[in-house]
Order: sequence, then structure tokens, then C-alpha cells
Amino acid sequence: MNTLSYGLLGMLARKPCTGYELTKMLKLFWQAKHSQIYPLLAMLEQEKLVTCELIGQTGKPDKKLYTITEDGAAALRSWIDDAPAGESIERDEFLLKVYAIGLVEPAIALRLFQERTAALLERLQRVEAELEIMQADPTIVKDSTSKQFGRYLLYRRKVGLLREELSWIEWATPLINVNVEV
Amino acid sequence: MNTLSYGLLGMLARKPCTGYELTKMLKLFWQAKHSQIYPLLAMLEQEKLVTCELIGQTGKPDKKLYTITEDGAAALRSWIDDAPAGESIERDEFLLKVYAIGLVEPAIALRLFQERTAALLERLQRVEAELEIMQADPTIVKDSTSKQFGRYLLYRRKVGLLREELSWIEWATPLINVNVEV
DNA sequence: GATAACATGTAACTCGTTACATGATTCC
DNA sequence: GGAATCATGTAACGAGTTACATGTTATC
Repeated sequence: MNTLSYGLLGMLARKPCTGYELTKMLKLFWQAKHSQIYPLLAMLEQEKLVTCELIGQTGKPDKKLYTITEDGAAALRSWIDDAPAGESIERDEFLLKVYAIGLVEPAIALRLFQERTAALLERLQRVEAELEIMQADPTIVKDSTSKQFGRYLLYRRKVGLLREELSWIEWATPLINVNVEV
Repeated sequence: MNTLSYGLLGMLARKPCTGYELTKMLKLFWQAKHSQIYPLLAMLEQEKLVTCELIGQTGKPDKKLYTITEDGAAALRSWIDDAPAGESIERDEFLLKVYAIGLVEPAIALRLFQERTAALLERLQRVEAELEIMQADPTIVKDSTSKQFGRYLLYRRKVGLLREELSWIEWATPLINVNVEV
């Protein structure tokens, strides 16, 4: 049982999902490709931490709906309670490029920031749209024992961090122009 | 040449370093253990993107000081210019735990946030201390073509993001108490 | 007497990505 | 006609971690 396995259990605790759905949902908090997720789901099923139901569809491929079991929920809870805080990992190519930004021409530096801004704005839009849906439901926002509550907190966090990075870029951009503008 | 290799070149573009120093410096922007870094440095030397000087020390182990070459700087520049924006990776166990926070007792949830706060404050202190050193030197802060400039930007970014997450926790904490306080 | 900092390296392993494989439907 | 979405799976590879290996000095 690695960290990702518990992550999958956590998502399934909110609602039953297919591997395909989990892959997309997870993207915001823990990147993993489907090739990693499908085998883990099979393992969780073998360990009886989840059950699987095959759902035939017409016009679309059949799918497998996974549901967390009582054992699974117990394992998840004890992981949250007991596991020591694993360190967080961040690997962002953009940051490595910024580190050496003094070496490249200002035009290149500015393009780098512009591209980042575009990507951040796109993500921000998606996250804010999802947040608005959640905020329309008062039980999600107010009941800290709701199954949806943690997800709501995380979306709020994401919005804050995205906005913070955007305002950092706004601050940094004119600093790069300085030597060029004369 | 993978992303980490370019990251190492970027750090070496600022100043010559040993593998040991690089491991520590990199930690803030791209986690990597020394066991991954030492072999890459050997490879960069073979490719003549860096040179290596053996420095004997008394009382401490000998060390190897790596310096970026003209070829190395050129490779680094063209990577920054041309390489398409690689996606950023974040893997944070804490986030997965928060996702399922509705399942655990409020006391556990609060402890989770408290531990996170402590870790964030510690990191914030280190980053702010380093920032103050940089801000004492006006050339670093004002000259966007300085070798130090990118690093300065990144430390500013880090401070902003750490503070943002701290204020998110301050906002979230009372929401968890709600059901308990009655 | 134990731990931390300094300093480098290799081997075995797990984790994660890329590519291969299949196949219908909808939108441009 | 081509791309995107839905949907699952495996194999080969590359990236990253853990553990092993060595040795001094300074601090608690």
C-alpha cells in the first residue's frame, strides 16, 4: 500500500468511481496516469478494500465502478490518523527555468511568464467553476463531516495558490522590463 | 539529458558548486537525493557541459567543485528558449488526507492542520532569512540580468505561496470546530 | 557516547511515464 | 477525414528512493 493507493481510497470514500474518473479527479492533487491507477485498483479489490461492479454501456465502452468497503474506510482512517506526515514533492520545470532567467534575453523571459500566466488562468477558471457548484450547496460548505467537505477545502486552497502565483508574476514582470525600456 | 540535468546546469550557472551543495539548494524547487545527483554530474562532465576540480580538505572529506562550461551555458539557454513547458508535478500526502478529512474525528483533523502549520512556519522562516540576505544587495534585486536574479524571484514566490497556505489554514480551522464547540 | 554536518559514491528496488492495443461515438 | 471523449489494460523503460559503504570533526 503506497500513498497513491490511499489517495484512491480517499476519492472513493466520497463516491464510487471508475478508474477513468479517478484519473481525472486526482490530477489536481496528485498526478498519476491511468496505467498506474488501473493495476492499483485491481490490487485494492484483491485486498477487499474496494468492491467492483461491471457496468455494461451502449455506445460507450463498458466500465468498472469501484466502491470502498468498510475495511477500506477503516484502512483509510487509520492512515490519516497514524501515518507520519510524508514530505510533499514539487517538480516544476518552470521554476528551474526561472532560476536561470538572468541568462536569457528579456524577450524570452517575458514569454516564459506570459505562457505561465495563460496556463494559470486556464486552471483557475476550471477550479473556480467547480467551486461555485460546491458553494451552491450549503451542506458541503458548512458541515465539516460531510464527505464533500475536504474536497471543498482543497479547491479553496487551490484558488488561493493560483491567484497568489498570478500576482507574483504581475509583480515580477515589470522588473524584467527595466533594462529594456530605456 | 532530463529535466533535472538542466536544473543542475541552472544552479551551476549561478556559481560553481559541489554535488553536496546542489542537493541542498535544489530542495526548494526540485526534490532529488544525492544518489541521483552524483551520477548526473559525472554524466554532465563527460558531455563537457561542466568541468570538475578536485579540492582536498583537511578535517573534512575532499570535495569536487563543478563549474559550468560555455557549452553547458549554451545548452541551458537553448533549453529555456525552446523546450515546451513541461507540466508541473505536485505530490503532497497532506492534500490526499485533507480530501478525506470528513471521515476522521475533528480532533485528528485539527492536529493535521497544526502539524502542517508548524512545518510551513519553519520553511517560511528559512526562506525569509535567505531573502533578507539577498535584499541587502541592490544589484541582485534590481538587475534582471544578474546571475542571482532568478533565484531572488523564486524566493519571493515561495514566501508568497507559504503565506497563502498559512492563511488558508487559518480560514479552514474554525470551520472544523463548528460541530464540536456546541 | 550519540548525533549532526561534511562529502561522495553504488546497487537494488519501487514509482511513474511512454508506448502499444482496442473500439464506438460525437463534434469540427 | 481527424480529433476528442469515453473506457480499460499491459510491457518496457526511465526517474527517483532506500539502503549500503566510508570516514573525520564538532557539538550536546
